[in-house]
Formats: sequence, C-alpha cells, structure tokens
Amino acid sequence: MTKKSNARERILETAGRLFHENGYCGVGVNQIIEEADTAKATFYQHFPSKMELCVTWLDVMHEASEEARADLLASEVDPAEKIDQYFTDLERFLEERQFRGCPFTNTSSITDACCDSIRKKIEEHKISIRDFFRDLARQFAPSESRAKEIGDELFLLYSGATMEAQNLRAIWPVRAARRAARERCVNEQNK
Amino acid sequence: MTKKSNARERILETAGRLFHENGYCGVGVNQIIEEADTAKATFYQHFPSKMELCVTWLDVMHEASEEARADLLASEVDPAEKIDQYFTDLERFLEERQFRGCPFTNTSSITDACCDSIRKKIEEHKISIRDFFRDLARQFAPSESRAKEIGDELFLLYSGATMEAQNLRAIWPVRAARRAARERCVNEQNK
Amino acid sequence: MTKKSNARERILETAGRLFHENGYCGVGVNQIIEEADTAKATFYQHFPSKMELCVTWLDVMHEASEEARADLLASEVDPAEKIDQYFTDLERFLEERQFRGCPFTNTSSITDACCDSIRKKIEEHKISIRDFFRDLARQFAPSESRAKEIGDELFLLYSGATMEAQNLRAIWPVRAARRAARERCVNEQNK
Amino acid sequence: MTKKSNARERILETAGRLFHENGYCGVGVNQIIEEADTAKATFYQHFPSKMELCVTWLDVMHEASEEARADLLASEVDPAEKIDQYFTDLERFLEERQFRGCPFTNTSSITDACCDSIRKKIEEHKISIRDFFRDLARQFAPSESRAKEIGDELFLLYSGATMEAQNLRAIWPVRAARRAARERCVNEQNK
DNA sequence: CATGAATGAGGGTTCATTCAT
DNA sequence: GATGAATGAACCCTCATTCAT
Repeated sequence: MTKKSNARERILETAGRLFHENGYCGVGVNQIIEEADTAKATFYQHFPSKMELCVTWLDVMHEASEEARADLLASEVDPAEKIDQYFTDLERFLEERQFRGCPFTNTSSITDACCDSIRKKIEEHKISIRDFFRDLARQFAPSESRAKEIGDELFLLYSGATMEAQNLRAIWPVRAARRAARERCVNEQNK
Repeated sequence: MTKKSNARERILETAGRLFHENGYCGVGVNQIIEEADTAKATFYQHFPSKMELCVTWLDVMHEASEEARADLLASEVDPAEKIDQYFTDLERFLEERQFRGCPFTNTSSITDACCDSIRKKIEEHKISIRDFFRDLARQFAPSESRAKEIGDELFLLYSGATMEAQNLRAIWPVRAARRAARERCVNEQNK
Repeated sequence: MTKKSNARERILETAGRLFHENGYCGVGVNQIIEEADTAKATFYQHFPSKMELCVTWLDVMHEASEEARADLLASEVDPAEKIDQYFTDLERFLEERQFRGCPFTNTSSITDACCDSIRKKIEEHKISIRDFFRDLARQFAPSESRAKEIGDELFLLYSGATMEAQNLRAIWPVRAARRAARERCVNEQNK
Repeated sequence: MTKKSNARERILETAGRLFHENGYCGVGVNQIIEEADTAKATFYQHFPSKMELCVTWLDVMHEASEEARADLLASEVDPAEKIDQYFTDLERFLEERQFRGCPFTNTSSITDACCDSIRKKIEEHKISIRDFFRDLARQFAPSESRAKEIGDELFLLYSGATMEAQNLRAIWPVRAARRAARERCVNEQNK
C-alpha cells in the first residue's frame, strides 16, 4: 500500500516550483510533465486543466501559510519578537527560493487576463495576511482603529520587502522591513 | 523630419499600453501591430523582437519617472507635503490604469527565465526609486544613516502599496502607505 | 447462469444507444464505461477494442432486423399493406431516435479508412434488406425480373428516405417513400 | 502575378478530397497540411478553423452542383432524357471517386454532435437538390401537386442510389435508380 | 516604408488502450 | 471479475518571426 498515486504528488510539487520560478504562463504543461517524469494523459487524469492545477497548488500553499501565522499569533512571546520572527522566517523562505518572491504575487501579474479563479485565490490569500498583521497589531496598539492602521502598514512593509527582494535579488529589503516594523511596534508601546 | 516614421511611435505607445494592461506575455505581436495599424514587417524593421520593444518601452517609462521625481525633490514645499504629493500621484496613476500595478514589476515576474536585459532595466529603475526616497528622507532626517533607514522604509511602503493595489484591485493600500509615510516624516521632525 | 456478467450487456446496450445517437467517433470509451457503470478493464475484458464492440452491436441489430422482416414477409396481409407497414415502422423507429438515420449507414462513412470487418457487416445488412424488398416484390410482380427491378426500387426509396430524414431532421422523406412505394405496388397489380 | 497564395487552394482541394473520403472527423488538420504540403500556421492563416474550412469546401461544392443542375433544367432535351443524363453524370461522379458517396451526406453523419454551421450547409444543399427534382417533374407532371410527389420520389431514388453505391461499393444502385426514374417519367407522360 | 503569406516550435487537451493490483 | 492510474500518439490551435513582393 502507501505509495499509491505518487504521480499526482510529483506533478503538484513540480508545478508549484515552476509556477513560483517562472510564473503561470511561463510554464507549459509539457515542461511540468517532463520534469515530473509523467505522461501527458496522467497529468490530465489528476488535474482537469493547467489552471485547476495552479489553483490547487495555491490552496495548499495558502493553508500552510495560514497555519503558521495562526501559530505565531498565539505564541507566548511579546509582539516585537513576533514581528522579528515573522520577517526572519520570510528572509529564510526567500533565500531558500533564490528571491523568487511571493508565489501568489508572481502568479498574479501574469494571470490577469485569463482566470478569475486564480485571481480570487490570490486576493483571499493577501487579505488573510493583511488580517494577520492587524491581529498582530491588536496585541500592542492602544485602540482598534490604530491597530488597523499599523496592521496595514506592516502588511505593506511585508509586501514591498518581498517584491523588492525579488526585483533586486537581495535580502536587504526584508531586513529593512523587519527593522521598520519593530520600530513601529516599540514606538507604539512606549507612547 | 516631421512625420517621418510615426509608425514607430504608434507601435511603442500601443505596446506600452497593452503590456501594462495585459502583461508581457498576455499581449501578442499580432495584437500590437493591429492596434497600432501597422504591418508585420514594419514592426520588425523598428524593433528586432518583441522583447527589445519591451525594453525600449521600459526605458521610456523610466526616464519620465526619474524626471518627475527629480522635480518633486527640488520643489519648494516641505517634505511631508512632498510625500503626500508622491503618493497622490501614484494613486492617480494606478486608478487611471485600473490597478495594473507597476509596469516594471509586472514585467519582472514574467521575464525571469528569459532575459537579463529586461531584468537589468527593472533593477536600475527600482534602485533609482529607492534613491529618490533616500534623497527625500535626507530633507528631514537628523542623520545620513537615519535618512537611509527611513528612505528604504518609504520605498517599501511604496512598493507594497503598488503591488497590493494591483493584487486586490483596490486603492486603500496606496492611501494607507501615504498615511504611514507622512506619519514617519512628521515623527522624525518632531523628535 | 442468471446474472453472470451483466456488465457485458450493459456495455453493449449503452454503446449501441450512444453510437446511434452520436456516431461512432462521437462516442468515447470513457463515456461508454461511465454510462454503463463499469470499469475500464472490464470493458476490455469483454471487447477487444471499441471497434469490435461496434461490430458486435451491428450484429445484434442486424439479427433483430432480419427477424422482423421475415415475419412481415410471411404475414397474411396483402403486399401493399406490407409496404405500408414497413414504412410506418421505419417512421416510428426514426422518430424514436430523433432522426439519427440508419445505424449501419452512419457507421459506414466513418469507418471507411480503418476497418474491413465493419464494412462487411454493413454490406451484408444492406444486401439482406435489398433481398427483403425483392421478396416482397415477388408477392405482386408479374415476373421474376420485374420483381427484382421493383424490389431494388423499393430498396432505394427506403434508403433515400432514411438518409434524408436524418439529413433534414424531418419525417416527410419517409412518408413520401411510403406513398411512392405503395403506388408502385398498386400500379403493378392493376396492369 | 498569378500563382499568389496557392497554399489556400492546395489546402482546400486536399481537405475536400479527404473529407469526402474519410468524413469530417476522420480527417485531422495534421493530415491535411501534410498532404497539402504546408505548415500548420499557414493553414490557420487562411482558415480560422477546421470547421470553417469544411464549410467553405461545402459551399464551393454546392455552388458547382447548383449551376450544373440549373443548366440541365434549362436544356432543350425532353425530361426523360434529362433524368437519364443526371443519373449518368452521378454514375461517373461516384465511379471517379471510388463510390465514396455524397460529400455532404458523408460529412453529415459524423458531424452531428458538434457543428450546426456544417449541418445547415448540408440541409440547404439537400433541399436545393429536392427542389431541382421538383422543377424537373414540373416539366412533365400533369399538376403542381403531382409534380411535388414525383419530384420527391426522384429525390429519394437519387439519395438512396448514392448512399447504397457507397455502402455496397457498386454501381448498380445508380443504374436501378435511373431506370426507375425514367419509368416514372414516361408513365406519367403516357397517362 | 508597407504588405501578408509562410513558417516551425510549441500551446493545452483528449483519445483508445494497457498494466499492476 | 473488477479497479483506476499510467501511457503515447494524436487532437486543434497560436506564437513570434521571416521572406518575397
């Protein structure tokens, strides 16, 4: 038993890597199946279309991401530490993937014209991260409206850092974001 | 030497609009020449390839952008006002183009695999914007090293705002970035 | 020996219906096994290929058809009445199947390229119908050679009616054929 | 001058032959372009789709057919002679094409599921032939209603003959149809 | 400068069939 | 006797690019 249908896994993994590296329409089904070492029809037995495969992959990524953030939020350390940890994790993530940026964002700019179902996944994911930062801000901000303001600011710092680390193939944007985010948090607590 | 070769202009303009609207690989050469009302070979007489056309377009965009930023830096208003103005301009730019995001960034994630010449253009442009924000910060920061810190932070706010306005098809990220950037500036001056 | 292998029956029945409705190459093996509620390999256990399945189905159809015609020939009514009855049955058959025409003929034009075994089935069936009409004509024609002439004519009226009812999605060709066939018969008897 | 764009001609001719021989879905675009000695993209530069190509071909065939029938109708010989000539021409046509039957009908039975535009062409063609036979019958029938009856009968004889010549790979059905059609005409005139 | 026919490589997808279980 | 994952060949179609005119 056990190894039943590992072709599906191989396809999903390979496609995910390629989508992240080259964007949705920078990857062809041919490339996916070749690198996953499968046949074309095997691909279509497991996924109804290239686009559905992409959506499935985004789903998997999103769930893992949400879980990690929920854990961080609930952890016992103080907010400034959480911010630190988040951006440090981001740093590692981006470096491991050679500054390929955010998988969702990368998929996005290419997919505009075509597919709403992919677009929707990306939106949901982004909003979910924005909400995470708002929750985080609630742990130190003096008021609800201030928490929203600061949460959104952290979200933009995160997003800009991710994007520019990719654009510039450098880690400094992430570090700058971490520093700025921490300062924000500390300032607010000292008021 | 008046109307000679206005075909080139039409192609460049049309292609730019389409690249920004639909992304690099969401636009075909056929569509470009049709909307520019030219012939196939005319296209290839002026531009060696679709990619070179894209590079040329990015060059044009970059120069216009740099000039505008230089003007803003040199203007007589106080720094907080400059920040305000920059993000307000960004807001208009993005709304006019239906939240299609940054042309450079959009082109980036698509082009990774293929072409270094496009990548280089994007890097140069991004660094040039980062430097603009550092210059801006120098106008109010207490020290050079602090100016760099704050300049980078403004840069990330700008980048995140642009990206998420596109991802979410909404203007609030830009407004949140402006608010945060202003606060940064004012805080620093009041220290 | 009761319910053993009713899968075979289900496949045969389902395939027959689908072939007639959508044509040989308008039906896929996947569709057949799904609508017959069987597994892939079960299909190929009972039939070596889609084509052999088609041949088997044509066989079944042919036998049923021959039996019905033999009964009609042997019945006690007078020839003109038999002609009437035959075309009335044809009318019902075509209407029930939404003017999908003759299963054999339909299969024919598709199969040309590939397979002699299907072709042979079709020929046999057609000759058998031609012979039926000759037998029918013998019941009223003045001579053997005249019976052949008229039998062939009835056969062509039948064939044309079936074909054009399909081409035009209309029943009038069958009714016109019946009228003409009856007139033929009556004329001959009144000579 | 002169030979400009003969690729289009080659494709149309080749496709027509193949459609007639193997039916619409028995022919692939790959086969067409190979036998026409062109590139795939050349095909699609001239015809928007395989289906549109088929429709175009049917149009060409239809026009040629209509013209020939109009000429025959208007000719000076007597009706029985016209019938004779029509079926003799049909005989030659079918023999030249190795009993491949009616191009329209052949295309039909396969096309059912997919394409209405092809279906419509076939219907129009068939009705146009039916009308031809009605016009022919008007040249000898005693009344309008009788002309319709006999015209329809001739049409069915023609259709059945064409179909069965194909099914049986034999010429006798056409000859039987001619004989029957002539007899019909002569009988009517002698009444 | 302009035309548009021609190209080869590749796009995503579906087919009938086989195999290990 | 049944399962369904895996296959390779073929499906129709589009791309950026070149060439003769």
